[in-house]
This record gives sequence, structure tokens and C-alpha cells, in this order.
Amino acid sequence: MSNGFDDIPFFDEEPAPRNRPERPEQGTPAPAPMGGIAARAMAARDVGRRPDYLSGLNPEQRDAVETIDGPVLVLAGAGTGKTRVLTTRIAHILASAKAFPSQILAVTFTNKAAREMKERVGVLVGGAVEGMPWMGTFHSIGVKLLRRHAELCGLRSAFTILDTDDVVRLIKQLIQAEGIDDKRWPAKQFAQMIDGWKNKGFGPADIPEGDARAFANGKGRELYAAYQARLKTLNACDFGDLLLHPIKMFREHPDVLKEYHQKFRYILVDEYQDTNTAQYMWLRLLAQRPKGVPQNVCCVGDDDQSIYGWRGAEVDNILRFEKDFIGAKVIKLERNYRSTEHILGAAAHLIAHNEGRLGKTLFTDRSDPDDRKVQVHAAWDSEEEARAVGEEIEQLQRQKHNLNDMAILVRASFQMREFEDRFVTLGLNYRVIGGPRFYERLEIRDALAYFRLVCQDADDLAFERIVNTPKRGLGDTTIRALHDYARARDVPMLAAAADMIETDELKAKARKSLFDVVTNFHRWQGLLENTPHTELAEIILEESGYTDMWKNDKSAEAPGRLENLKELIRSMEQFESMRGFLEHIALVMDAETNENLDAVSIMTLHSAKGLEFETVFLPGWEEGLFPHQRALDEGGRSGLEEERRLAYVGLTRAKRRCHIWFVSNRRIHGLWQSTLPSRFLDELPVTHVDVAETEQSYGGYNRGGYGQSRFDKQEPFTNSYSTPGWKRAQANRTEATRDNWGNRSGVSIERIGYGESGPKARTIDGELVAKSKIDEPSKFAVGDRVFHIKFGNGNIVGIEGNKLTIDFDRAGQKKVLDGFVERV
DNA sequence: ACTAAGATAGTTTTT
DNA sequence: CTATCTTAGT
Repeated sequence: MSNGFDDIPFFDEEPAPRNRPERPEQGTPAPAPMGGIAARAMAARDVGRRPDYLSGLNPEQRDAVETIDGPVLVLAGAGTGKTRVLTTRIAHILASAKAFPSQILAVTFTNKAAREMKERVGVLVGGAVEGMPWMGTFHSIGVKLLRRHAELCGLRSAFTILDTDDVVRLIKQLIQAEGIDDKRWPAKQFAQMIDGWKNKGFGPADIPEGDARAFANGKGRELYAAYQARLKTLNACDFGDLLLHPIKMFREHPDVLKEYHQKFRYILVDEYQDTNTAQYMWLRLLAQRPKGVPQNVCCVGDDDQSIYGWRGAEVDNILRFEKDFIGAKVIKLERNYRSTEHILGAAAHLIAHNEGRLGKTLFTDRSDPDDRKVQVHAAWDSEEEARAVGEEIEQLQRQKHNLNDMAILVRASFQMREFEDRFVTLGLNYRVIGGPRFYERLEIRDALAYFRLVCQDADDLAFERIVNTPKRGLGDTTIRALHDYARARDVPMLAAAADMIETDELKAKARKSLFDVVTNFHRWQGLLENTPHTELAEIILEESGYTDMWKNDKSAEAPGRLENLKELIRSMEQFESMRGFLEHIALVMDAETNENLDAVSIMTLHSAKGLEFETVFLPGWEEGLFPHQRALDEGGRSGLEEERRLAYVGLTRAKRRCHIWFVSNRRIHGLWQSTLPSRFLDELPVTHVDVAETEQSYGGYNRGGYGQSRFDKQEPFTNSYSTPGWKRAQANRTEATRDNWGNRSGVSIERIGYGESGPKARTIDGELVAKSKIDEPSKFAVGDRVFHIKFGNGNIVGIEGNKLTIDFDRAGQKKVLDGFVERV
């Protein structure tokens, strides 16, 4: 290691902010306290040993930690210690004294990831982590930049951050104001379009002509511009602006950008595969350096876990890292510390079906004869699926496994319900992750609207939300009048209200009500500076009559809502001011879960990313659901590949046990649909996957199709296959388990090298856990009259291997497996 | 201004 | 089927 003490910074070049925020930034100028690890690290160096925090890292991890100068891309597979590398790297930078804590920019996507990073860095470096104000999400760092330089972006520092709900309401107003039919052109859809544009870094002038024409008969661009103008008058931002405004500012004010170049000596990015174009642009701007100056950027990501393409994430960002950052070092982390070799083998084999990946192969030293293969189960319908999963969980529970160590990961949230229902009847504790959130509840949003308006009187959306809540007799007519007046004079609605109560414009009753509202707000605004914010919050909710409204409400949920309001006030205590609290709310919309309760987690595959469980259940592996039909329709091959990555994410969440389920019948949109097993099942390797025998063999209908070959106990599993693929698998099996990958997973996948021109030919062997029997002649013929247990009688109109297309008398045309029908 | 019946749509989600 | 939103009627 070179002597890093040559360029120890003697002072922290804290830029003199152009617009000082009211609240000084905490802790920035404090020099790095060299306590704890850092001190020990240096002591260790003296005796020629590695610092403590480096021990226990494998060579690749250590490389990723120690290569702190110059661009580094860490390709970190699932469970390879990505967060550890990131946090240790920060500790290492600090220990090397190459930067002050305040000179490190560390970006994550989610608040959760940011929290975890902070926690773990704290363990390594102690209090120094408190001096790292530039560790956070893209958006929270964006807000920080924007509050400092608000004027350069046409805003005032106290600007409001609007959530999606506010945005949609605002756009709806604009659409209606333009005289456009808001039913034909839904505001929600346009909000999504704007979001998409912003993800790509497009302002109204930059959007493609085709996009502009696609909405409201060519008014797309106009509306987008009107929206931005409106945000400006509201002194508000949407989430996209939190990135776009800083980008624009950096481009227009190179001097400001330069300050940050000097400031951020080291930049780290987590989950790089999830960055969208705007985030990428933002990063490029901050990371760029004059020729010869190293760009100390370290991005950590996994192209195989890129599952947010639909939300604007560009996997390309990770693929082109080397081009963008010349001289970049690419380090692959492939040693997995999480899962058994069976789980890893199954996941690796599945993901190998994707093209256009950088190509990593996870491996583990872990090999335990007790490790069970991944289990594939079949069920008749989703009800049976839930029942069987419940039984499996109860059995594990009897074996003293914690429910906290188990998770059910579904593709779509409607799948959750069946499990919830089942667990309620079983009395099994469960927790749903990612459901409706605390801050999205009606009463919370109402209360927040009051607070927002007190803090920022230009917040018309907040005004409109609560002006007649509780009921004050201020209906549509009054609001429209206020709205028109405000727009005509270009003043906020609260100010408009203050004006209008002086006139005879309104009816006496409305005028009186409005007068009360306005004087209340003026009084509360006066209290803002000198009253403790929790106290002020209580005053507002009391005096506005909002709490009374719920006290007088006799409905069942009213007491709960009052409880939530109390909870809201309680949670405010942790913040120093009402503004600080509101900012937190806008950015951190998540509520904490009760960790004390032992409960099974139910969540979507998307929200499971980054988590791990001893036992994972993956229900619903059926064509149309997973891969989802819409992903296929709209995303084509790349859509399918993203679905496959999602499957990969699901499998790699499991540490020891993994159960996959598919059903033959699922109720979609109220009616029963016959479903086919997911193609992903076909893509699993036999060496690591078992088809589980179910006592109830397919809900009691043990015949034909998947049922016949896989659940018929008379015939041993290994004999029931006769397809070429299976034979190939058989032949390869011995070889595959004792392959030349040493102690790596037994899957025989050729390694795909990074930096070569695309993936090489792969040999994907040993598949066929659930291969469709396309080669076998069907025992049915077109025109046959058949009976199906769920759909009744029908005629066969098409045959494709073991998949029959049947025109049912009652249920219409459906595709079903031949095992489920009988000739009549 | 509020309630009740009708229409409609229905992946994934963070900030 | 069902949750949510809209509209029509009181």
C-alpha cells in the first residue's frame, strides 16, 4: 500500500454555500476522529500487519476495498458480501486518511439501504460516521443540494416535495384547465409519462416529438411545460426534480460544480444496476475530473439483479462503466456466503438462460449432505397452494424454526391475499411487507397538509386538501372561486382567501368559515418559529377541529385514526423542526415493522431484493403470472429476461431451503383460469432440484401430464422421463456433479468472461425438471370430446405437445395440460 | 353535500 | 371477483 499520508487534507474545503439553509449542516467540518478502527488500523500498519477490518475478507473483496484510487466497478453477485465491501471500503478510505468523512459521497437507492450502510459504517469507524452528511439516497442528497442552491434552480429553500398523489391531483387540474377530457387522458398516465421523461433526464424541451404527440392530441409537451411552471409557482418539486434541478444547475454553473468536485474525493454507489439515466448523468457530472486526476468512483452492482427496468433503470449503465470511466478496474465477487450449493446451482443455471449479461458464476465452499435440493411442488389451485405452504410452515415451526426466518415471495400482490386468508385461519403470524403505508393513510395525509401549509404558504395542494376538512361549508363553488382568483393574480390560494374575505365575492357563510381558516393559519405561522413543533402540531390539529372531527365520527376506524395521529405527533419528536420532519416524511415514506413479533414475511419478489431468509417459498410459477404476461407483451425478450432475473433474485434469497410452487388453476379477475407451469421451471437443473411428492398428489387428481410423470409413485422419478433432454441430463449428471469447477456448484455452465464480445456459447445441461413433453405424440386428437374437472365438457381444437387447446362449452377456449382432461 | 349504486380495471415500486 | 373511482340522485 502506498503511503497515503502524502496528501492528507489539512482542512475540509467546505464550499461557502450560496444560499445558506436555515439549518446549518451538521458536523461537516469536524476532522475525522481517528478513534477505534482507524487508530488500530494505523497501529497495525506499523507492525506490518493488515488492519483488523481487512481480515476475514476474501482476496476479491479485499481488492475491492483497497483499490480506492481510480474508477472501480464491483460486480457483486447475490450474497457475496456487497454491503460489507462498501462499508469496509469507506472505513478504509477514512483509515488511510485520504479524505474527511464529509468528503465521501455514498449513494444508495432506498432509505433502508442508506440506514444499513450508516449503521455498518458506524460499527467500523465509530462516531466518524456522524460526520458523513453525504451518505444517503440519490433523492435525499438531491434535496440537500437543492436546499442549498434553491435560488439557482428558481425555487426558494423552503420548497415542498410533492408525492405522487399530489402530482396526480395537480396534473388533473392542469388537464382540466386545458379543456382536455381527463377521462380519455388520465392524469395518472400523464404523471407516469412525466416520471419516465424525468428518469431519462428530459425537460419539456427535450422530450421526443413522438412522445409529445402521444398524449392529449399533441399537447404533451405543452402540458409538461405547464406542469413545471405550476410547480415553480407552488415552490414545489416532484421526485424527479430532486435529480434534474441539480443536474441543470451543475451544467449551468460550472463554478458550483467545481466546489463539489473539490469536496467529493471519493464517490461510492450502491445497486448501480438500478440507476436510471438521470441518476447516471448526475453521477457523471459529480465524478468527472480533469485529465490526469483519478476519478475515485466505485460502483457496486449486479446486472443479474436488475429488476427495475420498467421504472427507468438502465442496466446499460453497468455494462458501459468501463467505457465511461477510462482505466476502470472491474472486480467480480462470486463467492457466495449465503446459500447452499443446491440453491446456488439452481439459480445459476436459471440465470444462464439470459443473454447480455456480464457473466458471473456464484460458487460456495459450503457443502452439507443434509442440504436439501430446491423443491418444486405442484398444486391443483391457488387455495391448495396456500394450504400446502401453510402446512410446510407449521411443520418447520414444530421443528423449532423461527417464523422470522421464512418468507413467501410472490410475483404480484394479489397473490398475497390467499396466503393471508389461510394464515388467519391457521392462526399463523405473518407480516405483509410493502402494503399500504403509514404516511399514505387519509388522516396522516390530512394532518401533513395542515403542517405543510403552515410551513409553506404557497402549497396550494395542501390548501385544497384541507380547506374543507373538517367540513366548513366550503364546497366546490368557493374553492373554484378561490382558485380562479389565485391563478388570475398569481398568488397562493391562502393569500387569495385572505383577499377574498375582504370582498363581497362570497356568501356570508363561506366568508365567515374562510375567515376562520385564514386567521388560524396566520396565527399558526406566527407560532412556527418559537413554539416546539410537536406542541404546534397538537395545537393545529385541535384548533382546526380536525381531531374533533374524528372524535365525533362513530365509524369503526375512527379510534384507529386518532391513534395514528397521536403516533404521528410522537414520531415528530425525533426531529428538530417541523420542516425537518416534513422533509423526512416526503423522502422516507416507510414505516418500521415490528421486529419483535415472530412472523412469516409475505412480500413481492421486488421488495425482497437485498433480504435473505433461511426458508423461502416461491409460489405462482406459472406462465402468464411468472413470467408475467404483461412483461412479455410489453417487454419482449428483454422483458422475459427481467422476469428471469426476478426469479433469480427470488431463489438467491434462500439460505437453506427453497420451495417453488405452481398451480394448475388460478382465479384471475374473478374467473378460474387454467394455467401452465412456468418456463422457468423448465430451466432449472435436475442436479439441484427435486420434484416434491405431495400426499394429496395434485389435489386428488393424480393423473396425466405433470401429475403422471412426476407424482406417480409407482414409477420411480428417474424413469418417468423419456425426452431427449432428460436423457441428456441423465448422461451429464455424473459429469456435472464432479465437474472441473473444483468445489464450485455442480452446474455445468461455461463461464462467460467479462469484457469479451458478448456471451459465448453456453452449454446448459441437466434441465428438465418440468420439461414440457413436446416430443411425445399426444394421446388426444383434434376434435376429441373431453371432460375437464373445472371447465366441464369441450372439444379439442388444437394440440401442442401435452398442451391442449380446448373449446369448452361453458368456459370458452382455454389451454390446458392433457393430464387434466378425459375423453368422454 | 353526502350517500349509494354503477362503471372500470386489474404487475412489479422508490423516492 | 373486488377495490376504487365516478356519477347520479336525494
